[in-house]
Amino acid sequence: MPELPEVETIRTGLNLLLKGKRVVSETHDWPKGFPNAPADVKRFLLDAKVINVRRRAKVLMIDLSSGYSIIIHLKMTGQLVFIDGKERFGAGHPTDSLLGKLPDKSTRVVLTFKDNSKLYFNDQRKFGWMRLLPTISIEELDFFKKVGPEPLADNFTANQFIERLMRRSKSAIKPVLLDQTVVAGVGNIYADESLWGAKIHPETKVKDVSVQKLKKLFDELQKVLRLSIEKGGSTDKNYVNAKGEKGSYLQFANVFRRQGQPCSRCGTLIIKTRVAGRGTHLCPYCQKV
DNA sequence: CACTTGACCTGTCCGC
DNA sequence: TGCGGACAGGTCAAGT
Repeated sequence: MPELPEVETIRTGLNLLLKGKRVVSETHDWPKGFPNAPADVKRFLLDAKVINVRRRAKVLMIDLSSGYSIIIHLKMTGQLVFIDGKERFGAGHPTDSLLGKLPDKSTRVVLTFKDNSKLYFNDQRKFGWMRLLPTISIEELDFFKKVGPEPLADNFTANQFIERLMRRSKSAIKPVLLDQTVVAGVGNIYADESLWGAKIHPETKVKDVSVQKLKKLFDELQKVLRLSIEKGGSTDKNYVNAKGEKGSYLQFANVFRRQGQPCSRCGTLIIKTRVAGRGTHLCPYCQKV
């Protein structure tokens, strides 16, 4: 569920909360979720300082002073929640309300820092993972070699977007948007939202969409991603930011989880269907094949 | 080779 | 109320 805006929101939070902190211990209950050998953890994680937190596509990278990075994929239900060791934020503060509630049964990994603050990696469904890698070797991973451009990068243009989509011109457009090698960071929510914005049916073949509509799709995709980052992402079920707070983008969503409600443009009831194996929300009047 | 389906998991919700 | 099955949807691997 965490897509680009959610992972970016977590990145911003972690960068503020973790920078300069020194790791003193790491515990995990689940080998697959943190596959590094204990000797490597001791050598490259313990006693290392957090230098920076980065994001590429839906992947987070916590760069350490040891020359290694923790790379993290949250997949569907992963959370990274930071809890300060001593400071109390006051009643009503989300982090304060989490005190004493973590770890819980979804907690897979706990990092403890020198000031006794902790970072909890929770993942109900265990699809996510985190592992240590030399910082300079990250870009050599298959995923990073193949992943497409960042859709919000300054130098990413509508023409590049269209050219990349057209490489799969015979496919339905929604699975192409979801393909991380075409454009990075788009998942089910923002695919449905941007296709509604551009009035494109998700099953339309890319080659059958006019260039004008593809340009519109580029604009709409950037628009929904930016709005969602501004709103702290989308919380459907599990997603929270680094302080345990939910995101509010879904209040502004036009189709996602809005089946049975009137389309905000034309009043036709939004439907939910299945496209390329994914739950797909659309307006049957605005979005025709 | 391009595309589709299944696997990975667990919690929730629906129908009987 | 209990229980089986569908569903949630990111990514990789296997199958068509």
